[in-house]
Parts: sequence; structure tokens; C-alpha cells
Amino acid sequence: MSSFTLLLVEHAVKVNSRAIIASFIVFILVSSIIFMLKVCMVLLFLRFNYYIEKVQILYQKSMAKELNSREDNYSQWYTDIVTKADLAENSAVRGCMVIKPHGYAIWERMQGALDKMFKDTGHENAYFPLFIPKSFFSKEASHVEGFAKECAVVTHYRLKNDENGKGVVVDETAKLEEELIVRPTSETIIWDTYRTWIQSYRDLPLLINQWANVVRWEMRTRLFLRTTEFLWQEGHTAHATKDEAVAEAEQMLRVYAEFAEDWMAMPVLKGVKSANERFAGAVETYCIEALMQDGKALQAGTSHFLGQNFAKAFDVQFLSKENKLEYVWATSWGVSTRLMGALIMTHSDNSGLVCPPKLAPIQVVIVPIYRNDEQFKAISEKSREIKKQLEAVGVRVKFDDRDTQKPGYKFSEWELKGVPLRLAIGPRDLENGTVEIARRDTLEKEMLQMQNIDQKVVHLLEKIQKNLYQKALDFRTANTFKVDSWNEFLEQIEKGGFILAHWDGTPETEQQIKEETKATIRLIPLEGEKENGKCVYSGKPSSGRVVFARAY
RNA sequence: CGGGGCAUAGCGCAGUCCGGUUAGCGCACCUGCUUUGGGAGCAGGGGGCCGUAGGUUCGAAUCCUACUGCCCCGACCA
Repeated sequence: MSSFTLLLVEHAVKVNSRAIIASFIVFILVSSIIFMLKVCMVLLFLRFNYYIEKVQILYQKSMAKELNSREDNYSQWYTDIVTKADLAENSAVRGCMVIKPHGYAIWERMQGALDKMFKDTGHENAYFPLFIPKSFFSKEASHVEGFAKECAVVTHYRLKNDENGKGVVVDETAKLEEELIVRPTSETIIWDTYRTWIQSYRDLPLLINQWANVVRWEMRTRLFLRTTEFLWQEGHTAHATKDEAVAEAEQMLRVYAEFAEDWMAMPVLKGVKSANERFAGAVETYCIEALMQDGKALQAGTSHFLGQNFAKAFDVQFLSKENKLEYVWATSWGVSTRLMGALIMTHSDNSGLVCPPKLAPIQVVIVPIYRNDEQFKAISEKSREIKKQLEAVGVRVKFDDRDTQKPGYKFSEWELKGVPLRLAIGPRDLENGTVEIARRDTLEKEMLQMQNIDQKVVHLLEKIQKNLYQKALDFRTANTFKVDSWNEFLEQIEKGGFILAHWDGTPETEQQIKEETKATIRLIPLEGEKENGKCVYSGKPSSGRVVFARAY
């Protein structure tokens, strides 16, 4: 019995041990397969991670210098150009920007050109205060209404150390008798002043301009396009007759249009604003309107016929030749640093800013290419020679002789900053008497002989200026549409561009269209043929097409 | 003022869910060498009160509370 059991046990052990061995082998096999699979997966994972890392590195590298593209993200592209081309940056103060040297240099060139045009049309510069007594504001009813919601107000004139030792606080005992408004525009303070300047028709016309900063407390801001504080010029003129004042407002509109087209190479439409869009306090607002590359419109300048509104509000009267006491007729007109935004959005591309030669602080940059000191010396000598030659014919030149950056870096940097022409001079050029010239507008490169380089450059700069204008004009033409039905209107407004459509002339219809489509009447054209038709929204009769668009 | 998001090096971000070595990465910066005709490479280096103030905890960039600031989307506007 016991031996039998033993046998059985022995058998069982044998069977078991076979099974154990078998299962052990299976286990080894399976686990080794699993192990190998694991190894493979880990390897794959590592490999994968490596690629991810690589992709991230590449991405970060490209992010370091490159712009978001115009097509992918237009508004980010715009911001990238402003900041990466060193035009401006956001400041510690919400909504206010720091205009950096390169951006300011362009603005200075704009100022210079405009200032000359103002003076050529008989205007003089003056300066009025930053602060306006609050009571002045309430004198012209619609003017207050227009600006009241966005005024910064000065209430106190002293700070003191906090009693709890936590920095400075406003000294409540130093409250102003009358609060001061930081000017959002200067009509009121200027007309209050003009009252004392004007007594007789002999004091007229009074043609004054001021270059100044103004503050409008905006909800949402964007560099150059809409900032809380901005730089501008404001012209304020007084005239003896209505006709003369209207003529002045129209003249300044032409000045703005000429500046936009000749200097900024930016085609503009001229027209008048509808009642809804009119300046607060104006009888008529004239404007120039440009089309940006994303199909949105941008108001680039305004000129207002103010009638006698401010003369009456501030009691500015003069004795006429007929010895009659009359109110004077007024205009005001302005353009701002917003033009910088217009400039950027009209011409620039995915390589950065494209600046028209007439406004470019640097028109030509010379980049030397060399391997050693001797070459650098020889090339520098030649470059300085060319620089002098170009400067002699009035070209603004920079010789980029920094030894800390490589040529490729410099090429990209100056493209980003919008320099119209780049000359590259290397050892080969010295031997051959050539120079490589690259156009910023077309990004084309060409080898030129060095002889008469000054004439060639001058010619090219003119060509670039013309080409930029033509390109912008072609773009506008291709994006201007006549629309005659409401369905067409709805469809087209989504695609962007200027829409020429009939309007019944009522503010109600304009408001309805705005609410339904976000499009506004940019202007009622001054030029072009008049044509009768039916309002695109209400179907009521219309005497001419007006320009609709979504706007900045 | 409504709705959403974020706050970590000069800039851009990871780490936060799930608390635990000396807080990382890219760009930029500094030094050296090699480079220089389209954003150079290698090696080394410096730089942080992790928005502020409380709390929880042996321990907080990480969890909780409050505050502040910024960004985006709407209403307002050149």
C-alpha cells in the first residue's frame, strides 16, 4: 500500500517535474519574447522621444527668429513684425507702447514729410497744454458725448509716504479744485485760446498745427493701431467764411492722400463719413481709407469741417469788413502713429517689414563678407567708398561692419527691419569689380558692376517705391467689389475687401447693417461717377454707391 | 463690465494632476577655439524670493484661501 502510494507519488512527481520543466521552458520562452518586445518598445519609445525632442528643438529654433506667417495668423504676424523688427513693444503701462529707435526713426520721417507739406500750405506749428480743465469739455455737447467715456482724469497733485510704510500713496488733502482731463484731442483748449487771439477778419485765417501726444482710454489696444497714448499731429484752423473752411478741410484731405500715396506707397480712397462715423463735434468729416492685406479697412487720416460749433461754444467772434460781429468757421485734421500700423499692414511679408524707400531710415545696407582681417580691411575700404558715393546723391546708407554677427544673420535681420536694398561685398567682388544687390520688395538678387553704383541704386529705390504702390493698388483693385444684393453682400463681407453698394442714406439702415455683418460705411466717395440705384439692405432709392468694409 | 486662460532665468516654455535629492529645456548672454557668399559648430560658464500674502504639512513651484498683474474673446473706439 505504502509502496504503491510511493510509486504513485513518484509518478506524479515525474509527471509534475515534466510539466514543471515544460512550463518552465514555456515560461522562459514567453518571458524572453515579452522581454524582447519590451526592449523593442523601449527602443522605439526612446527613438520616438528623440524625434519629438528634435522636432521641439527645431520648432523652438525657428520660433526664436521667425515670424508667424501672414496666412496662418494675420494678427500674430502683425505683432511679430512690430516687436521683432524693433519698431515698438508693450510697456509696463497697460495699453501704452514704447516706440523703439527703429520705429521712431520711421515716424520721424513721416513727421518730416508731413510737416513740410503743412508748412508749404501756410500752416505754423505751436503747442498747447496736455491738460484740459474739465469745464471746457462740457461746452460742446456732442464733443463731450464722443470723448467722455475714454478720458483720463487728473484729480490730485501730490503724493506722500504711506503711514504704514508701504510706498507712496495719493495725498488726499491735495485735491484739485477743478479736475484736469488729459487731452484726447485739443479742440476745446485751443478754441478757448483762439477767443483771445481773434478779434478782426485781419486775424484770419489762423492756420495752426501741433505735434503732440494724446490719451484715449481704450478697452482693447494693439501696438500702433490703437494704443491708450499715441502720437499725432492736430491742425486747428479758423476762417472768416464757411467756404474757406470747407476748402481748408478738403485741402488737408488731399495733403493726407498725397502723403499716403507718394510717401507711404499706400493707395487710399477719399470721401466723407456718414453721420454715424462722424467726428464728435464736426459738421462734416472727410477721411482717407486704405485696405490692409487681410481685407480689412483702415482709416488713415481725417479732416473735419467743424462749422461754427466750437466758435459758438467758446464764443470766438470777429468783426468782418462790414463791421459785423460773426462767429468764425473752423476745421481740424489729424494723422497719428496709427499710420505706422497702416504702413506695416500694407507692404510687409513673411520675411518681415517692407518699408518704402522714401520712409526708410536706412535705404541701403552694405554687408561685408570676409574670411580674415586683410579681406575685411580691403572690403571695408571699398564699402566706405561706396557709402560715400551713395550719400553724395542723397541715399541713406548703413555699413554693417559688426564682427560679432555672420553675414547670413545680418541678411535676415535687415530684411526683418525692412531695409529696401542690400549690398553684399566679398573677396570675389573686389576681384571682379562687382557687388551683389538684393531688393527687399521682390527678394530678388542680382550681380552689378560697381561703376555708377550710385545711379543704379537711386534708380532701384525709385523703382521699389513705385512697385510697392502698384502692388498695393493692384491688391485693392482685386479686392474691391460692386455688390447689388443683400445675399451677395453677406457672402462678400466674409471674404473681406471694399464693397461698393447702394445705401438709402439713413443712419438706421447703416446701424442695422453694422449689427448684422460688423461692416461699416467706410466712406461716401468724393470722386467717381454718381449712379442711381436701390439700397442693398432696404431696397429704397439711393443716389450713389458707398464703400462698406469691416474695419480696424 | 461679462466669459475663458496664464503667472517658473532677459524671451519662449516644461515640471503642478499624484508634495520628497541640487527646479529643467530652447533661444539670448559671457569665455575660448574653429568659422564667415543666407539666421555657424564645439567646449565651458553665468543667471531663479517658481506673481504677492497667508495657510496645510516633517517637507510646497506642486495642495488650500485671498489678492495682484497680464493675455485672449465680447460690448466701446482712430
